[in-house]
Amino acid sequence: MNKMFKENNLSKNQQIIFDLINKSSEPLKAYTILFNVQKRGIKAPPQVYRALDKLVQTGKIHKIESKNAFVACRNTNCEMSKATAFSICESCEMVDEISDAKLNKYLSSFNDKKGTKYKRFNLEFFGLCKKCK
Amino acid sequence: MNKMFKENNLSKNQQIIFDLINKSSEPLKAYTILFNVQKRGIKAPPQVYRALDKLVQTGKIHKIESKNAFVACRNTNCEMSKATAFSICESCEMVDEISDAKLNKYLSSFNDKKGTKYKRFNLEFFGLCKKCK
DNA sequence: TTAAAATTTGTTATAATATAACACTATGTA
DNA sequence: TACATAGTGTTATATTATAACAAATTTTAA
Repeated sequence: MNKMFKENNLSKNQQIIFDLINKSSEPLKAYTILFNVQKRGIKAPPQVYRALDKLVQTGKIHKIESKNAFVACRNTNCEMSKATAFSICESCEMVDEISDAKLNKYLSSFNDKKGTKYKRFNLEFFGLCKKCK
Repeated sequence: MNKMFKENNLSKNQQIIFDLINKSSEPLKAYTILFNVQKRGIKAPPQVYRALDKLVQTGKIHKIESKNAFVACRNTNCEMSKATAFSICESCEMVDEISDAKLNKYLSSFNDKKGTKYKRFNLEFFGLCKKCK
């Protein structure tokens, strides 16, 4: 394929898996993904995990650590996931990515008492979403 | 045992496992814990996970979600883990609990754009600790 | 104090999540 | 071209976590 017209840099498996996550309204787990892409030729866990790793690295998706599940990035096309924040409903399991410039700025410039600056953070808020409240 | 003189409310297995985590300088994983307490009679994973669950619920320990590992709470004896923040070294894997009143207040009162308030959060910062820098 | 309720324990089996290792193919770059 | 880098396919296995059930212990409160 001519490089000039390449619209993105995802490989075949990465694209299949990204599409699935991107059209999902909820976080997807690795083995749910595997089950759903088997018809497209992806047969084994390492294929899924490798694509997930790459997509996380490049900021296309994020891992919700408390759920071992993955969501598509809804922010400005982050090139890297250096600053992530999520709203997680404890009842229906819904997850929303929070993009709040002030919060982001506050945390990105946070120094702990030892003066350490960090290069990355992940924040997960838990509560009840509107529907469940 | 006379209730009046009970110093805490941990059961036998909970105490064994808390002691191990509490004296550790690094986060411990469930199966590392299991291995280390087998000499004390705890033989199977469910015994470990049940104690861990209870200790997390009561705020005696915290789970580092990005590492599937557990650390003792170093804050004011939190009764519940509603607001947790950690500093994680990406090189040596060291984890420190951050207790910063301002940060805590800022996040505890955070409202997202939909006006949702949360009842709990967990924040993990990643970088290099002093030693590794 | 005693019976019911709630919690904790012990146990076996198994589910769910994730990676190692190796051979091979495709793509990008000099 | 030919070399390096990234991606694929595959089998096997490691790691993390829970289900389910029976029994013992502790707490509660009548």
